[in-house]
Amino acid sequence: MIRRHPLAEQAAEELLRRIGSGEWALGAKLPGETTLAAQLGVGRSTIREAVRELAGRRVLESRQGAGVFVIALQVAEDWDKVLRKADITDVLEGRLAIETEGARMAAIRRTPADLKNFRYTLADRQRAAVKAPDDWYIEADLAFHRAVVTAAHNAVLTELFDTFVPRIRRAMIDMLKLDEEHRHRHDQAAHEAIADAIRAKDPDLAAARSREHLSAVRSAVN
Amino acid sequence: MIRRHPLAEQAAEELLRRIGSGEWALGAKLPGETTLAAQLGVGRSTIREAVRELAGRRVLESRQGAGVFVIALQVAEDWDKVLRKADITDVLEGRLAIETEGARMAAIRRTPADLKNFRYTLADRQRAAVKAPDDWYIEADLAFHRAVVTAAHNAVLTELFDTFVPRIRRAMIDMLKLDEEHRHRHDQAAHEAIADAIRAKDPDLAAARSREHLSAVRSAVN
DNA sequence: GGTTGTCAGCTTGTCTGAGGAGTTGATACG
DNA sequence: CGTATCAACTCCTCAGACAAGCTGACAACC
Repeated sequence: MIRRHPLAEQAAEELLRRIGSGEWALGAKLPGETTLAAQLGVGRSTIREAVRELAGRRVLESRQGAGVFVIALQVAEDWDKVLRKADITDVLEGRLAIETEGARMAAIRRTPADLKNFRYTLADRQRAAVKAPDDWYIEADLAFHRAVVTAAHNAVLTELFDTFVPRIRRAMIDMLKLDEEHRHRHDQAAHEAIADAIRAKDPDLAAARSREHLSAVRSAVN
Repeated sequence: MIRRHPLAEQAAEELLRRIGSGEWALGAKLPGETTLAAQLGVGRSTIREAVRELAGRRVLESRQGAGVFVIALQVAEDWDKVLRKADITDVLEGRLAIETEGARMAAIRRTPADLKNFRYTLADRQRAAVKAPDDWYIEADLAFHRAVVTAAHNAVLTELFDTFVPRIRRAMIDMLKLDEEHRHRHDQAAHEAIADAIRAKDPDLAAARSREHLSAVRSAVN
């Protein structure tokens, strides 16, 4: 028998398939380990490892003495994977949505500490734009954008931004490789404008500036 | 010894702790099963189950004959958990960001099929608003909002919306329980206005209408 | 009747020993 | 120097044994 995956993983896939097919509903109890082992033609410890794997993925839950139960009908979406597979333009539009709303809320809720953070990250970005290697420049750019979102004081927006960062970073690396001139076009002034609008407590302007800048970024990819 | 969690789970937590502490870097190879078992004072199968659980969580990867390797330094953010724990106002602001941008793009990219979908879901929502039980009404409302985001034809925005849905649904259930009058205030006209703006291919108006409506929803929670 | 206590039979949890299968690096050879 | 072989190491799977926990049935009691 040729195997690309270990038996335990195959068994986990099979269990997942059966759950998806509706054989076991949400909250249902699976047959006992010995029964399952016999059904799938594998040993009991193999079934245990399969169940343990799905428990790690929050699909099954086993309670000693009681049995194994279905606690979710599908695997929670892995956002890293979703973003890796998605079109970069779709990703950038998602980023635009997050940051534009972030800039708007930042203009309302920003604190003195947030403004200080703007000054610091903008100055850093300015320096990196002229002489630092690509990865420094990228990190400095991302740091400013993160400062904006952080100033919105919304944990969900911040978490969303952080989820997008790895994918955006990779896209920026690719862009800089392909286009040496990009750093010059990627204007410092646009970033200053966003920070100014937030400083001035003008939500609509902040959102507009953010939208302008990020639309330009998205367009630059094409 | 009193145990609330099985040994295998405790072992998994311990491995996770050691990875987090930097004992094993990204890509590093863990000691063999027998060594780990001796270190943690448990049996080999217990270690195997712990490793299998972390493999399910995409933190470890075991390759037969080679060893067990660290493939991620931390557990990928579980968005269900993040949203469950977050303030509902933060969640609704995230939703606002997604849907407002969704409405804007929908006004640009909507197809005849999308418009048909609007008509259908709006009519359904109208019916549910007057006589259907709470959960039908909630599903009808969500169906329209999803139709808007879908019309943006952006896979990332759609996936984001779907991630938020369970948390929003629960919040709506709670609101309807607390406030019987809410369904009347939750105006059908606002939804029609969003659909009209998208139909008219007016991105700014669609975004504005969406923002108005969702701001009202967010305010209603307070 | 209704409540409580007991227990048998089920379940998962853990350990051990054995052998199979794949990987890796050292070593001998051409 | 390049290649082939192989031994040692790794994970993979199975089987059997016993511990620990849950559940429902049934008897005892109030």
